[in-house]
Order: sequence, then structure tokens, then C-alpha cells
Amino acid sequence: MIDISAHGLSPGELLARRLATASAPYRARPEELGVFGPTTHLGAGGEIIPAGRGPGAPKLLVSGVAGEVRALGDGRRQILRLRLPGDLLYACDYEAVVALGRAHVADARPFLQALNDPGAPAGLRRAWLALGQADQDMLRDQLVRLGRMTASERVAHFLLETHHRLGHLGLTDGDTFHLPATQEVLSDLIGLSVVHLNRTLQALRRSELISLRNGRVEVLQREALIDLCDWRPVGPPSPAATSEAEVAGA
Amino acid sequence: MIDISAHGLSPGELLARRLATASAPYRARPEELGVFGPTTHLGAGGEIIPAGRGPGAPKLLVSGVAGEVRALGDGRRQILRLRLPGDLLYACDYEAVVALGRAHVADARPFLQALNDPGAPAGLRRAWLALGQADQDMLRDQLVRLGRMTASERVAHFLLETHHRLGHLGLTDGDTFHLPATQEVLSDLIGLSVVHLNRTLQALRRSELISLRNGRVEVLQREALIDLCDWRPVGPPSPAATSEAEVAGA
DNA sequence: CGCTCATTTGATTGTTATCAAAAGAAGTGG
DNA sequence: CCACTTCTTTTGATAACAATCAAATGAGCG
Repeated sequence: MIDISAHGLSPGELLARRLATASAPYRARPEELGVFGPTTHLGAGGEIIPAGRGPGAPKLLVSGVAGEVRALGDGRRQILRLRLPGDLLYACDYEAVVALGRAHVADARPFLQALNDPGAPAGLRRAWLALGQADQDMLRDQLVRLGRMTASERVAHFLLETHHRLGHLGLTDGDTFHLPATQEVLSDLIGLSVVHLNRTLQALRRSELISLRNGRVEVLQREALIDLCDWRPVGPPSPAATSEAEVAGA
Repeated sequence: MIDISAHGLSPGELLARRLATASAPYRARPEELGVFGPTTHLGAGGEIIPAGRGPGAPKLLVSGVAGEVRALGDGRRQILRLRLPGDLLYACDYEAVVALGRAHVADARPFLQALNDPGAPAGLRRAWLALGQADQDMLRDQLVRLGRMTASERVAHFLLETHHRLGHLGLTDGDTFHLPATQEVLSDLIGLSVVHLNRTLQALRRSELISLRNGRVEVLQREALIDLCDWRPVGPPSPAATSEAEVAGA
């Protein structure tokens, strides 16, 4: 299985893949995307961008998973959204951006400079805007998950979304993907208690809709999962999505 | 009480007020903000911008309240966020923007043209960006409300936020404001059933933290409400906020 | 007045959180 | 390689919270 905390892709290659699978796709040559410096390594809980210190340097998440974490005084916390490799991490006013496991980040300023260069291709800008739009749309999906979905719907919806996102990066292996996050992290992401998330996962496993252990997730019955939570992809379909759907539906 | 469905402000005046109370305030002369055409009137449920028809003309919400509504097939729906006068309404991919009561909207293209004019003052652009940032921040607050707050916390947090937003527009009357939305709408906004919202409101009334009837909301014990849900204002403090806080705390 | 829509109430069920503890995995240092 | 610690997952029992169903009351409107 592809380990998303330690895949072998360079920052430029990652970004190129994202841009190529945006809803306004753009095939970038590596040198268009700026020259990235060395990547920094962080352990679980490492603060990538601290909260509320104004706009620092945006970072590119190269490997691993991260999240924007809001703490609520008493123990509660909400992870606003899951950030995956290829995502750009900006400073937030009230949330720290935190590595949810081992992660690598790179300074994203070279890329942003390349993007804002007057000579940058229009297609590149369009693709970037399309990715930003997809990000917004996923945030809306997250609102609906938290506001109106039951526990099993939330889990199904979240897993389908994550599979889809990783598929765009070529980081899935058919219906299987790597999700290096503890159940505690996932529970804070989708607004459930750890215990209840655990039981919900077990129920989905018993129904043979998914399989999950050790951060390895397999979507066993795609169509059934989609029916369960009424998921629909944000942005363009995943590269291998149609064939997968046919197999799952057969 | 000021009726936000029928206040007397012109589009330009509304926008000027918002810009003047952004975290990067800008005092606009009316003619800088473009020439608005006539406003359109809508009744409750009127579709201001239909879902998923690509980017149409953005509208300025002049009076009344609106919301981005996601329907879930079975009866469930989630209103992603509440839009108030002075908000710009854009097309969404999966949500319709709907008037939640009587509302007036105006074509916002003249304003956007004025904003994008190369000769537009830098301060105007900065203020506009600051408003956009505040919008993002409120969306994040909404995520936390839905994901991690109890019913009474959600209600308290939402009411404080709304009071704050209307305060910036000069549409509050001290601790009182007008919120022309049914409990059903509010319940879909903060992710509760109507019945439970109703009971939660009653509890808050019994505790004399708020008073609410006929769309007239009064914040009776501001400090206590803030303590209850750990609310903090997005963007700059409301024009009258400090003095109000002193009174409430006394 | 009679209609419709919104709010409120009561009773009940279902879902999810919480508490406490056991079992299992994974890393650490000897 | 093992003993130890620590973190994560799992289980059970219980309580709190919120949804649902059904119906009554109240408010606004033609």
C-alpha cells in the first residue's frame, strides 16, 4: 500500500498532479511551479503553522496528514478539515495547523511567486483557482456532515471523500488507501466521540462496506457506501473512478 | 425595533457601512461603490441564486435574511450559513441561495466592477478582502458549532454572532435585534430539530439569558452568554460592543 | 370567521456521549 | 530479545442529549 506519510513524490510532482486533475486541468512543466527548498519533517502533533500570529509563510503539505485544530477550552476540540499531501496550508486566525502524524512540509512561497508572476500561464492560474473552489466545496460538505448526517453517514461520506482526494494524487491503490490518523483524530474531524466512532466503524465493517485497520482503508462496496450517505464527488471524477464504480456495481 | 427586512438603507450606504467596520476599515464615498440598479423583491423561500448553474451575476443582499441551502433528499436540509444585509451572494455548486423571509436583492456587478477597476483605492480593496476573511472565519465558527457544541451553546453562539454582525451595520438597537426567521429555519442552520431548538430557546429564556419572540431577539445577559459558549467576535469589535459589555457585566 | 403557518407541549424512542476498564499494538531502553 | 511504558483500540454499562411522533395552542391573514 502507498504510504502517504512517506511517498516518494517531490513537491513539484505533487502539485503537478493536483493541477492536472483540477476541474480546469493544467499540465504543468516542473519548472513552472517554482523551485522548492528542502522539506521539513514533523512528528505527530507538530505545529506546522501556529494560530493567530498573522500571515506567515504558507506551507505545502508534502506528505502525511494535517488539520486545522480548534481547541474549546475544556477537552473538546474540532478539527476543521483534513489536509492531505498537495494541500497548501495557510495561517488561520483561531486555529493552529497541526501535523496529525508524521508529515513533511515545504515552504510554498516559491510556488506562490511563480503563480503570481505576470508571465504565468493563464491555464495554471485557472487550474489553481479550480482547486481553491474544490476546497471551498469540500468545506461545505464538511458543514453538512457535521450538521445533518448521522454517525455512519459521516464516516462513509468522509471516507469516500478522502479516497477521492487521494485518487487524484495517484496515492490510492484501487479501492484501498492509507489514512495515517488515529480514531481520536478522526472523531474530532467528523464530530463524534472516539467510542462512538469506533462502534460506527465496527458496524460498517460488519456490513462489509469497508475494511479498516492500521490506517489501511478499503472501500469494499462503493455503491452501497455512496447510497448510504448520498456522496457526490467534488470537482472532476477521480482518474480511475468510472471503472471502479462499474466493478463495485457489478 | 429596526426591521432588517425593511430598513431604509440604500445598497451603497449598506456597503459603505460594512467597509467602514471591516478589520481594515475604509470610509467609502458612495460613488466609489458603483451605481446600483433597482432592487428585486422576494418572498420567503424565493430562490435568489439557483444551485449549480455556474457563475451567474452575484447579488447584494439589501434587506432580509438569506441562506445557502443544501437539501438531503429525504426531508433533511442544512442551511450552510446565514446571510445578512450587506452580504454578497454568489452561486454555489450544490446549494441554492434562498430568501428565508421577505428580502430585497440588487445586482452586485456594478460594485464588483468598481472594486476591480484599476483605479480603485487600495484601501477599498483591503477592506473588501478583510470582509471576505471575516466571512471565512465565521464559516469556521459554524463548523465548530455544528461539530462540537451542545444545543444551548450553538444557540448562544449563533445569536451573539448575529448580534455582532448586525451591530456592524447599525441594525441593532442596543442589545436587541431583529431576526426574521422561523425556528425551523434556525434549526436547519444550527443543526437541531425544530422541537429541540424550541426547547433550548425556552431554557435560555427561563434562565433570562435571552428574550425572543416575533423575530425580536434581546441579549439579556451578554457576559453569561459569552461564558456559556466561549464566543469571540470575528473581525473588529462591534461599534458599541465595549460599552454594552460593561453594562452587562455590571 | 376560518384558514394556514408557527410555536409549543407531551410522550417516547433512538442516538450519541461519558465513564471505566480491558485488551491489543507499538515504541523504548536495557 | 524482553520488560516496560505508552498509546490506541475495543468492550461494557449507563446517562445525557436530541430526534421523532402526534397533537394542541397561538398568531397572522384574507
